[in-house]
Amino acid sequence: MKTSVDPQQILSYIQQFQLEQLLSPSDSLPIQLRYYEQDEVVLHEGDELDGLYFQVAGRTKVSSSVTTGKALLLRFCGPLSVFGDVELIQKVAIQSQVEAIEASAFLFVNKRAIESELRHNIPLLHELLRHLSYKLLTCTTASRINLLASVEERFASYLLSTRLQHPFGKEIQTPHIAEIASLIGTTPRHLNRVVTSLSKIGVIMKEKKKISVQDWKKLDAISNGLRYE
Amino acid sequence: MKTSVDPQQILSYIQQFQLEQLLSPSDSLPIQLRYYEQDEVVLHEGDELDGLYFQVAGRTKVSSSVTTGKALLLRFCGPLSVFGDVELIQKVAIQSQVEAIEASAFLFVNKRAIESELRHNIPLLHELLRHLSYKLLTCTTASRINLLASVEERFASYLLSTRLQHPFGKEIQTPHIAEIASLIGTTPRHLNRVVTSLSKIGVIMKEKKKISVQDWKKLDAISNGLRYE
DNA sequence: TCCGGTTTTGGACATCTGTCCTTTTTATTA
DNA sequence: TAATAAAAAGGACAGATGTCCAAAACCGGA
Repeated sequence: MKTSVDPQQILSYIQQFQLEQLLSPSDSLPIQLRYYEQDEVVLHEGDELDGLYFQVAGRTKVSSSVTTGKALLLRFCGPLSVFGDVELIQKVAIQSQVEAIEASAFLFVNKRAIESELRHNIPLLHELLRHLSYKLLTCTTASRINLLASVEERFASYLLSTRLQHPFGKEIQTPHIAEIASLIGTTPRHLNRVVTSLSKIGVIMKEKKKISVQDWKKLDAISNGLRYE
Repeated sequence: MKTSVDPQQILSYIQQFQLEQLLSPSDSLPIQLRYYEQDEVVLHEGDELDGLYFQVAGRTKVSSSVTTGKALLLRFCGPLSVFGDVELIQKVAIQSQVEAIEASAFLFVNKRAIESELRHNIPLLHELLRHLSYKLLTCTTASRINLLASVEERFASYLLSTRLQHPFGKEIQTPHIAEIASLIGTTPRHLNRVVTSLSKIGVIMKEKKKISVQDWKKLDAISNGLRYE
């Protein structure tokens, strides 16, 4: 992770996302720019939160793990997303791991400053309400569907969610089959079965360490509309 | 549903939950008291929201349905809970059904008034943030666990969640086995199997239309700590 | 009390998914 | 290149869960 306080850069991002009303750098509201490389972890589950993060570039993956060590994919995020809001308000340890899946940038405000800001900054309060309610909306949907969706549907959804990073049916860099498996809440063994079966019907193709989608349309049908984003 | 605007009553509830800072009745902030009987539906999924509800008495059940017609239990709520927040902020139709499972009372503020209030009422904004982030926290947890929990665990959790209404191992008024089944995301057939098996090991007892819990401790062990509240 | 409709119960079977391992393939290093 | 370690593939089986359906129990009204 690299940080910067270059006012030029920061202002540019603030303007790009029209955050002028809620985040104007000042002595009492120090704003930092944080850069993370691909695969770098932004927030570690269980750590104490240091402040609020506004994702302004890149793409991130949010997951949550359980005692057994398994992790469950919660969502993919792009700009503009907010991280740390729940932890900040509920004063609890970081609940979900946030990981950059491509080089990403965040506007960062430390905890003390943001808490003080929340006492009077109404536009900021509104923005947090919007993000929180959006997350709750999608989490509720996911929760509901997860309980009813088969592994096949969840895998199809996973592939569809990663499509943006791999335009034009470009092969997906498979991060250890085992990792995908735990992300969608199943075992490598069973995911393997699903991969095989989807290959047989020509929806995907697997070669060596790659999986390429042959038929996005069918995949979409299989997913039944479930999306992780 | 019955409504009342008795200032006495309203003030009494406001004081009881220390809402003086965020809800003081006035011409611009009309507050209504709404009473619902047991089993009455407070919010219908899909309807347009009319305002914000603060539950001040009773007990409610929140569920969400899917296209197939199945419903999934999201949570049980008691005072002080807020309903309509997500819909108000995201400007979407009602997402989850809210049903009174015992006689319940709510402080109600209509949409127009609450929207105007949100433009300047900071304590109210803070309160909503607290409720939303709490809901997101528990929804995330539930989502995670649901994906890993068996029907048996989910059923045990359901029974534990209903315990409060039925102190001392009093029998639980079974609302159609089919309803419980859909609430915990399974089929009546399978729930039936689980009921039979839990009966065999003496954790519960079923007679006619009732199910009575014989051994809360074992039930708790079976649930693995998962709670719908 | 009897009847028709609803609910509950449960049999039979198929499918999904997990567990445990072994084999095969791939990657790494001497 | 060969040896070895790591990852993927997959066989075999068991348990969980869904589907379909029929039998039994229950319930309200004539």
